[in-house]
Order: sequence, then structure tokens, then C-alpha cells
Amino acid sequence: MNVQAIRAPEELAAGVKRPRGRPRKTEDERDDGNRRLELLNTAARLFRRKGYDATTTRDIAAAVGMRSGSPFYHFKSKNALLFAVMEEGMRSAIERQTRSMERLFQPDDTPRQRLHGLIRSHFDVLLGPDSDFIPVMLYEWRALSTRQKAAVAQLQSEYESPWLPELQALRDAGQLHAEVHLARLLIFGALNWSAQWFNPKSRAPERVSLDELADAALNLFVGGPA
Amino acid sequence: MNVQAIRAPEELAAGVKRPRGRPRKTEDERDDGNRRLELLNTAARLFRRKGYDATTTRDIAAAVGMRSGSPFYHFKSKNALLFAVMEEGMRSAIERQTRSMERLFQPDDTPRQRLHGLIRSHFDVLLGPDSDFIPVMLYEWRALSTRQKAAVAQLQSEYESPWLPELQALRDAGQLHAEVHLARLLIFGALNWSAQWFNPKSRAPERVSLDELADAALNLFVGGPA
DNA sequence: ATTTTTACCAAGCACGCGCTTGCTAAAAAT
DNA sequence: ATTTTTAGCAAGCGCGTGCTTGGTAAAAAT
Repeated sequence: MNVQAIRAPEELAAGVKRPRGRPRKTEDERDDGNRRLELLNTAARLFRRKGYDATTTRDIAAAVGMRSGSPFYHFKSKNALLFAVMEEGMRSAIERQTRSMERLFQPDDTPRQRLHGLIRSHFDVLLGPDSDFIPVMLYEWRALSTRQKAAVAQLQSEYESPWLPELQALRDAGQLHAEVHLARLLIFGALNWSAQWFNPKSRAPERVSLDELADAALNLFVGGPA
Repeated sequence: MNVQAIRAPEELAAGVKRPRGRPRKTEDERDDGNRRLELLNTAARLFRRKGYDATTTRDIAAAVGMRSGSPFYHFKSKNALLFAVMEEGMRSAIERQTRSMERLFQPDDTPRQRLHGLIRSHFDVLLGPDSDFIPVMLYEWRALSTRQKAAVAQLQSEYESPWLPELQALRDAGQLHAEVHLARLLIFGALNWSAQWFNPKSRAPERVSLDELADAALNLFVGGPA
């Protein structure tokens, strides 16, 4: 059988010859799910750029330098990978928000200052570096099962819980002119939508820093500097 | 060949026997693209409910009572159908906004009253009856080609053009406390995001009429009744 | 009365998709 | 030194997808 010139049916971007079996790992990088985390980050990036359905598991595998079947060693399905992206993103968002509150909040802060901190931290999670997880969650939740949706919703309400008291305080002080639940929905809309248009390296008028953006949002919702 | 019991490989939901050829049409309903419009509405509904990628052309065909290949008589591709949904939606939105302005706007209206009218009309387009076209545009534009995106963006900027002057006037009057371009982006975010959570027949706290919603949004952005 | 057009149906093709199976060799555990 | 585990690769299966092709009968045009 004249098969001299057959090539591997799948071939990675770089023509690197890839050894079989478990790849070598030096002593210091031998922590556990290193590639798993790489898969998570890459999937988040691709899911955001092209959408969940339009991203194939082969795309993800190729982007991390694996063959098409290998991601299924780390995640039992494409859908489980999506869910992991969202769950991981929400856990990290909650943690960052909590740390940000611990760091910034003083006992004598005004509700306005606290809301500013929450908004600023939210923009960081949403638009800062490595910020694909939350947008994926916001725009691809339809692909989740009912149970998965419930789990994500649980994390969301945990994330949103510090907001309502501040909004209520502002409402009581006459600085917020809408019912607090509606205000929360509208405000999160304004903030979350920024993931659609914000580009850190774009032209005017979106050429704003996250600080400027947070200031503008705060002023829009609760009026000028009190 | 014993083939007595073979059935049609595709079968519509109702076991109605469907005549061949062009279906009968009474004199009064013989205007042109009647089924085309039906396809458009049904596609919009399904695209919104399940997403563009997750909706098959067979889904759409079945939902209007056609066989799987027939939609391609009216639209040359699934992608063209999506684009038509968006284009049609934007044209209708622009027309409704224009008519609403002609109907409501008086020469001595305040900018606040005008912004209220724009917001109210926007909610109508976004959340009113038969309101799947715009949400599809907002959430599925990734599936468009570059040229299609440009065409949609053109219509969007046409739609948004009446907003900026009112925002500028409010800014000059000291009622809007953020730069107008950023304010526009944030405000549209707040309004558009409502398509995610608003359900006309849902429980509290989203159980609001479009009028109440428009009032709340206006008060949130430009402060209490001036 | 004849021709042309309209609006579909019936059948199916080709391809890309998620995922599975069997295997392999390095690394870690014993 | 031996066994077990880990992290993949190679190959491919089955299925669902968008779309095409050829035909057909009713309606409209002539």
C-alpha cells in the first residue's frame, strides 16, 4: 500500500512535532489543573468573540494546542465547559467585589460613595483585563439547562445583594428618583450593556477610562456631586 | 418491494393532508408576500426565543406549516432571513418613532417631555406586542456579515439621531449630569437591557406597565419631576 | 385555450459537529 | 522496581444541519 505521503488528518497551527503521552513538566509548574484553566480562559475568549454555538470544540482545542478530542478529558461536554466558564466568572466577580468593598469602604462613607465603589468594581469585572467570563454569562445563558440556569441565578443574586441597601439609602435621602428594584434593573442594564460598546483601545467617544466611565454613570443615576 | 406502510419522511404537526402546488387563495387575500411576512414574524419569534444558531430552518418551516426546503423559496439563505428580520425591525422602529414624535410633540414641549416621549416609544418598540425584531437585532448581530452589520448600524444611527439634541438641551439646563455621548450609551443600555428581564405577564417587581417603566427611567436619568 | 409564473413539496446530498473509543507514554505513587 | 494515574493523541461514528434539485398544480397572464 503506497502510503508514503500521508499526513496526520488533524494538524496544529504550528508544525511542531508533538510527543506522545503526558508532556514533560518541570518541577515548579506541576500544579494540578493547569491546562484546564487554560481551556477555561480560551473558551471564555472564544465564546465571547464568536458566541457559544458558533465556537466549535475544535476551535478551542486548536487554540490551546490540543487535538480535537482532548478537551473532553477535562470537561465532560461543551455545555459543561460553558457552565464552568460562567460559574468561575461569577465566583471570581463576587470575590473581587467583596475584596473591593473591604478595601475601600470606610464606616463613615456616604451611600453615594459606596455606590460609586460598586459601580467601579463592576466595570472592572466587566471591562477590565481577562474580562470575558461575565459577558459570556450575560449573553449565552440561553444555552444552559434549567438547573444550570438556577445555579447561575443564585450566584447573580449573591453578587447583587450589596447594591439594594445603598440604593434604598439614596432613595430615602432623595438622591435617587425611582423605585429601587426598577432602579437596580435599569442601572445594571446601563452598566452591563457597556460590554457591547466599550473597547479599551477604540476611538472617541468611547475612549474613556473605567474611572471616567464609573463617574459618568454615578452622576447620571444619582445626580451631580452632592 | 413490500412498501405498503411507508409514510412521508417529513410530517407536519397536524396530520392535515396538504394539497400540492399553489394553495388556494381567495380574492381578497391575494396580496403579494403574505407567507413571506409570516416567515419573517415566525423567524423573529424563534430567533429571539432560542437564538439564531439554535433555531433551524426546519423549525421555522414547521412553525409556519411548510416543508423544510420551502423557506428557501422566499429567502435565499438563513442568514438573509436573519438580516431581513433586523432590517424590517429597524425600519418599523424608525417609522413608529417618527410617527410618535409627530403625534405627541408640541412646539413648546420641554426637553424633558420630549425625552419621555422617546423613551416611551422605545419601550413600545422593544417590549410591546410583536416586539421580537429589535431584540433579535440587539443580540444576534454577530451572525451578520461585515456589510450587513454596516447596513444595520446605519439604520441604528438614524434611529438614535433624535435623542442627542434632547440630551444636550437637558445637559445645558443642568438636568443631566453626564457627558451626552456617554449618557446616550448608558441610557440605551438601561432601556435595551429591559428586553432581558421584562415580561408583561410576570410577577413582581417586574410587574410594571410600559408607562410606569418609562416614568421610572426618566426619573432615574434626569431627576425628579422638574 | 394556451402559456407562464407562483408557491410550494419530496427527496436527499455533503459537510461539520459533538463526542467516543482504544491506545500510549510520561509522571507519580508504592 | 513495579504499579497506577494523568494527560493527552489518532481515528472515526452518527447525526443534524443548511441548502439544492426536480417536479407539480393552482393561479395569473396572454
